Amino acid sequence: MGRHSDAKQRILDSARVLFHARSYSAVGIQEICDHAAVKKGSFYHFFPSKQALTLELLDQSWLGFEQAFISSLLNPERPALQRIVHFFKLGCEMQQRLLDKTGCVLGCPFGNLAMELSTQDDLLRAKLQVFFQRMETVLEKALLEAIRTGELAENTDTKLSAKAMLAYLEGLLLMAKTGNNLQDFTVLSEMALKLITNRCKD
Amino acid sequence: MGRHSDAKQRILDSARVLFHARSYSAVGIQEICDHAAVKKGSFYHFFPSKQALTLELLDQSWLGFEQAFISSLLNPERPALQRIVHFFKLGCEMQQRLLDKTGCVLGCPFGNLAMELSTQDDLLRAKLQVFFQRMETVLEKALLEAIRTGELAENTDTKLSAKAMLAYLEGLLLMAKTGNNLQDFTVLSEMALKLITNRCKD
DNA sequence: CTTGTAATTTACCAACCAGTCAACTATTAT
DNA sequence: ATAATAGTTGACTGGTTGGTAAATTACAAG
Repeated sequence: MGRHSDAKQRILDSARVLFHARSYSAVGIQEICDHAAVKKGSFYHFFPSKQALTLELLDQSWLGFEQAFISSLLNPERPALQRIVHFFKLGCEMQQRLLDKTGCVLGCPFGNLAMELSTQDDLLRAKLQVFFQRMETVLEKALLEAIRTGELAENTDTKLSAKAMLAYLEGLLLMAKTGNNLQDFTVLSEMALKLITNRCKD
Repeated sequence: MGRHSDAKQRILDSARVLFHARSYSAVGIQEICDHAAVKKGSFYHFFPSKQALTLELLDQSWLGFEQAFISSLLNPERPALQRIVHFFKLGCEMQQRLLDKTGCVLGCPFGNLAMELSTQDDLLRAKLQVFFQRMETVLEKALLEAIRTGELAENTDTKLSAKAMLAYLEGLLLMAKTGNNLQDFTVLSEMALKLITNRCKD
């Protein structure tokens, strides 16, 4: 019943792009609506608040991220460790595409929001933390498979190594964003595997 | 001539604390003034804009950071590599202190602003980039001394290793902030030295 | 003690903020 | 055809944003 429309999706898409390019607080609902060619009244027809929009936005973004990045990280055609390097490379290419389009290194859409909002909105913080945990789990899966194939020692601390590599990736993205420059990103990202650690005393 | 006052410093201190606890855009000038017990008119007597305040704030913060952290990183009493580990530990202790005081892991005051503002204010971005470069230089100095003392191989790529370790530190701080939790920080930070790399083919 | 100067105070601005509401329109299922 | 539903619209709220202007106060040097 009633009419149907893609306005809600347009709002979500606009918010994703604008939040990524600038920040959560720097982008107002009016601007999102303008970008989506939607009146503010419609926004509040679909979302009760900016926070609610962002929660939904994040779920969608994660799905897109899963499709674009995680699939390749679990793709069994490549050796597991090489897949992790490839995953970093995919991230670099994505940043390059955004740099070409916008003139700015935009960094990680999750990391950006996590940094900005963690101390200000506990719901959004918790959601972003879950995404990072999922990401760690996926990285750990690759490490576990690397153990199975003999690429890695049995006593590799997969959880810790995954955590370290994710933190390193987020840090690299922050540095690239701050320098508005991707030059070192590739070579630095190839060093991520160095963070793989063994249990107990290394 | 004229009267003297510490209002300017109070404004700087308040802004530093509030920006660190929340974010640049989330903290208004009115709130800074209230926190500093100063009227807004006075604010604009001392600073032409929020950006100008922040530029000055950052210079002061860097001096404080230098005094609290960098000195120990160049202190020749300890072996150079151990100093880097100690530097990470100092950072962790500082985060713990702020967590006790505020209930939140606040992360790096420079990294937070860099993440939020890099795509929005090129002046502030450039300033923060310079701080990161200085930080890399200091880390590199420690690495160079480690080479001199034989702790590290001659062909260590000190620049690249310093970059990697700084990115890793910033990433760790982001993850701790997102989890509002410092539990893994210590053990993860001890892995920073793993990022030390040799030139050419590693 | 006066004069120049720096600091303070108050009132103010237009623009924007997130969010509300009721009226209206288009569509779809019956 | 009609009634229920879903989407659209524009006007509106109270509060806040960064920033301005002018008058006033306090002080320090001559």
